[in-house]
Amino acid sequence: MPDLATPLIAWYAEHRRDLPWRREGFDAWGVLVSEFMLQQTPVTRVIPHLEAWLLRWPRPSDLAADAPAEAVRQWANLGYPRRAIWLHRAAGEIAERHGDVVPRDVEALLALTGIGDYTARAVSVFAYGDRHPVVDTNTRRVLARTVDGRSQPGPPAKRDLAAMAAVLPADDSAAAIVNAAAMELGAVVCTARAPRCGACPLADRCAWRAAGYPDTGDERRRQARYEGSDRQARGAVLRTLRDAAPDPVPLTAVLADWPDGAQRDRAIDSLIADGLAEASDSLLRLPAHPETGATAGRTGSGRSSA
DNA sequence: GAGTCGTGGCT
DNA sequence: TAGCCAAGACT
Repeated sequence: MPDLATPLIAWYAEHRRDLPWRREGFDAWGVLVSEFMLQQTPVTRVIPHLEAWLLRWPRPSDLAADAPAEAVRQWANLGYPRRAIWLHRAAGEIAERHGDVVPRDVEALLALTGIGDYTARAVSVFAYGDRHPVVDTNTRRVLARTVDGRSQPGPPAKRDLAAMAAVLPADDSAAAIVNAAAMELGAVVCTARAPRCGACPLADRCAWRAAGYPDTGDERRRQARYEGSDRQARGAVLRTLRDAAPDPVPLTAVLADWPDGAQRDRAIDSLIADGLAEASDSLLRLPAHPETGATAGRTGSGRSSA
């Protein structure tokens, strides 16, 4: 295994982008919110939404005190709106279980709603400086090319964490920088399409380059077509509710001209099931009340922090 | 573990 | 232009 850490650290020192969550004093709550927003959403779209969100809700308890409907409205068009519900839920869990302080331990973070292997480690490493492998899609691509000599990574797997752990230096702060640098390199140089190998600090030790840039295929799942999908219908329903809020919308008026009535009804039902909408008295609206009891947290997943 | 889940920019 | 792609997580 070639040394990737040393050239990554040197490259990152010179080329890192100036992003809000890398500013001095950006707190753990800000990092957590940024990571929620960055799940599958490009950096350039996240930045303005992140700043508005943190101005409105500077602490987890501020968000938890508001209705989930307000989180969905503030989320606007960032996409995957279940993240807004999950972030609202996580804020309540942090306020109640952790004294309004974002937890530092990976296990405690994993127990929060909407936080998985990536986000838990990203918060622990980037907000608190602890030493863990942080593996996102960018890092998986960098490792696939430099270490495995492949053009694209395979589907996400647990072994990705071990692969990145093998790259990290022993020092905590240096390890955090290497984690960030691998992600950054994948985001701006070692990109999915048209990588800029001429600007890559790892080119002289890259297995994919040494092999002549072979096309090794792409085992990743392809996204389903969006046009005409249930997802599109859900997006249209939720846009209607956001635009009307705080007023509710008569059920008969929701996507009244949608070409597929059964699909429209599926969309409404699934939004209600996800906690993104509520129906009563033939009206549909954004969720006014936080969930309670069994839906408020994770149980039986085997990942609780107890 | 495979399916599902938004939105918009880029090529 | 139609598809690709984007700091994933949940069921």
